[in-house]
Amino acid sequence: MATANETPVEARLDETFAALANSTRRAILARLAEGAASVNELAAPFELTLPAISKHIKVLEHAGLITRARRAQFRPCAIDASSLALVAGWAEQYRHIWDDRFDRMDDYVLALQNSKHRRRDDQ
Amino acid sequence: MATANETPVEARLDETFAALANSTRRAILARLAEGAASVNELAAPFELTLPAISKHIKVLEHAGLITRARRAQFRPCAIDASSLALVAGWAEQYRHIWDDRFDRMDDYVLALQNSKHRRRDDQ
DNA sequence: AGCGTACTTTCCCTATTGGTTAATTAGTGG
DNA sequence: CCACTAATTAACCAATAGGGAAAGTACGCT
Repeated sequence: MATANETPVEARLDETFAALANSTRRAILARLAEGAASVNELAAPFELTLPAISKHIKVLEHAGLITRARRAQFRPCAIDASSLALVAGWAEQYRHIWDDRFDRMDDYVLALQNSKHRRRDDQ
Repeated sequence: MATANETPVEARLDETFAALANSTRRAILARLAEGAASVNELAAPFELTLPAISKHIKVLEHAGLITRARRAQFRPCAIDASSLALVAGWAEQYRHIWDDRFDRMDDYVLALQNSKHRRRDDQ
């Protein structure tokens, strides 16, 4: 929920983090990272109804994470990384906190990518 | 809302992003990046009541963003960067999208030079 | 004009979130 | 035991989020 009296940047972070706090929406983003897609294409992998996907897309769009075009009766979506860059930049603020204890963040990128056997030797 | 049938990593990202989608909680994190603090210390800058802050702290703790100790009647909070590293790592997955202008050129040049460019997404 | 495809909007429902006040637990020190 | 401080829990409320079903809109085609 957008807390009262926020700066524009804080409000944007609210929206962006909220949009990312849902695995369906993150999966849609991951799909769009491969290239633009129509709503039906985006909906295909999910068991949700089309209106549900449509709403997720609206949330992503409003958070600035995707952009939309009109081509015939299609409304193709494309990823817009500027809000993702905002998130990455926000998290980078705290890098020194985990850099003190952990080697490289690349380990976490790898842990994310093959999350099936996550090995975290520290902690 | 935690979508059904999520992997543990997805569920953790849900919780972490949701916890970060609130400027009060991000401000608490920023304060804790300066050092550990009690609940009352954390509550001081806000106009919210103590129970409200207490709930925010519980959300942060459950998301793994902070840890808590017991010292006398105080329950000091400390930042825990591992979930922040998870967020940073997640966002880094998409770095090539906002770096694309340069990355595409890099990849193209590298591909020309030794026909074996770095594989960044071979999942 | 009429039909089909591709969405979106509206209405409805339930669950969660963020906030409050009031009551309660926990620990410290007379 | 009593009082004080620190913090949580309980009960409640309004607003939001996520989902479905059904109806509506937009566009291309014949």
